[in-house]
Amino acid sequence: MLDIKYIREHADTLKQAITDKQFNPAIVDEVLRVDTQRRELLQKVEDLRSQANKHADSIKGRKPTADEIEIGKKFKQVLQDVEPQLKQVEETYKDLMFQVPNPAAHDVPIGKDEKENIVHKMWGEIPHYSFEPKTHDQLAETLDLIDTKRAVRIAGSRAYFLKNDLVLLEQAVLQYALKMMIGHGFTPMTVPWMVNDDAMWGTGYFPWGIQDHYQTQDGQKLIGTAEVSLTAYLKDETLNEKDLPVKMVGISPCFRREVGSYGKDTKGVFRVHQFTKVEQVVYTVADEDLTRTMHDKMLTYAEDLLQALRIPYRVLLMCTGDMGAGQRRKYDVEAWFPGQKTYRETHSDSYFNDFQARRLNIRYRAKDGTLKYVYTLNNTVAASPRICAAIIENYQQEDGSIAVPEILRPFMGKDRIVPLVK
RNA sequence: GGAGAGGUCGCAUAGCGGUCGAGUGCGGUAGUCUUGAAAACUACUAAGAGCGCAAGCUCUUCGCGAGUUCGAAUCUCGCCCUCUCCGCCA
Repeated sequence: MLDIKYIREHADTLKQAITDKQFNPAIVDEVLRVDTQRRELLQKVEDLRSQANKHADSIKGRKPTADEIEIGKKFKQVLQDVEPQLKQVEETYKDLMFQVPNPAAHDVPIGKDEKENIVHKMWGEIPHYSFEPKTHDQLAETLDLIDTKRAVRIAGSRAYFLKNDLVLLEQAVLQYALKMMIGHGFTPMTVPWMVNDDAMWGTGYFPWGIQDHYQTQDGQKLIGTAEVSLTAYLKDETLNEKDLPVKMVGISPCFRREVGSYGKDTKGVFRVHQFTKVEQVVYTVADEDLTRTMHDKMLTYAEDLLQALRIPYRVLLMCTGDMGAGQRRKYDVEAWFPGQKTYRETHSDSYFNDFQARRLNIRYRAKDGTLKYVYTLNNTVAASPRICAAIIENYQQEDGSIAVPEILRPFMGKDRIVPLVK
């Protein structure tokens, strides 16, 4: 959510920014129209209430006369007519305010879609193989690491079982990621996997992403990322400036309907409805320079993981057309998948300024005594099984086995995944 | 799921139809005193919104919503949440 004052004063720039993000800028005029309407009505109602209050106060401590009761009833009647109007306008207003996207930061490239993202950084050498590298699903098939055929039969599309050493590998990589972030001063958290609508609207997943979320018969939504629970963690609270930054690392299952991706990535476990993710979420003070420093810092944590795994990757700076409604700026990290011979997204690092904090009402008392909204950020550390797919493809050997990345060996207790001997 | 109790200002409490946006204690901030600190004392100590250049004025908020009343933190109803006991259960 944006500050209404900002919208009033920067309507034209905002409309352009929304257009750049490939959202409909008409929302701005709609908001302003309803805002005017709302203020007119509010003025009217407040004036009436003021008069009614004064009248009631003048009766205080004695029996009202029949006339006075009549006058009081008149006020009530008029208010009963106007107040519902105001209430309705205010609801519409709030509804519209929640639909206004956040403009991208000044240095985000303007572009229509993913084709116009910019390569921000490359790391690692793309390895040459003396054999034709396989995809993770082919490797998993031979080594009996993944069973999607049976999973789909019992759980529908994009379901999977992980098996054998891949289960250990997944645990190892999640464990490593979690410990790494704890080492950086992040508070480890497990989180609610089902949340109420407020958390979804508050983080900005709603209204835009309603279709991509599952819900229970009680109306709770299944989180698509721990970002939701963690960002909403201090909803309606006021912190002190000295408490910032708040750094949290969550681990949770993530659920996504993947409605817009029918037929995409159907092989293996690259794109699934249910996965596990270690996620970093940070609140900082309300200073865009500081939040950007943190944004870059959080990117390095994601890079650290891939570097520790020795997986080549590139970092993209996303263009305006490929960002979420609330994001100010976003990096995607894409790991190299030798079997697919391409880079694929494994991490996504964004900052929001106060867009989420306004929706969630998370503020802090600044040193100068004023109240400000915190700025929020989040980034992936490790999302599995996708990261496992990257490991499998990068560590495949000519004989069909998979080497275990050195840093994961202590967690797995072995250095190679080989075919099971029957 | 059944029975009971309760949700008030950062925390703890008072409040039982107008004098309550709300008392008291703790906490916090500033000051007096002190070499400094502690103690004591004094003052201040919510947020959101609208109008206004400003000073300021006004409105809203005592879990949420509806109702009764000239007037609701206080009465009524519904919902949500918390606690205790019972049942069920990893």
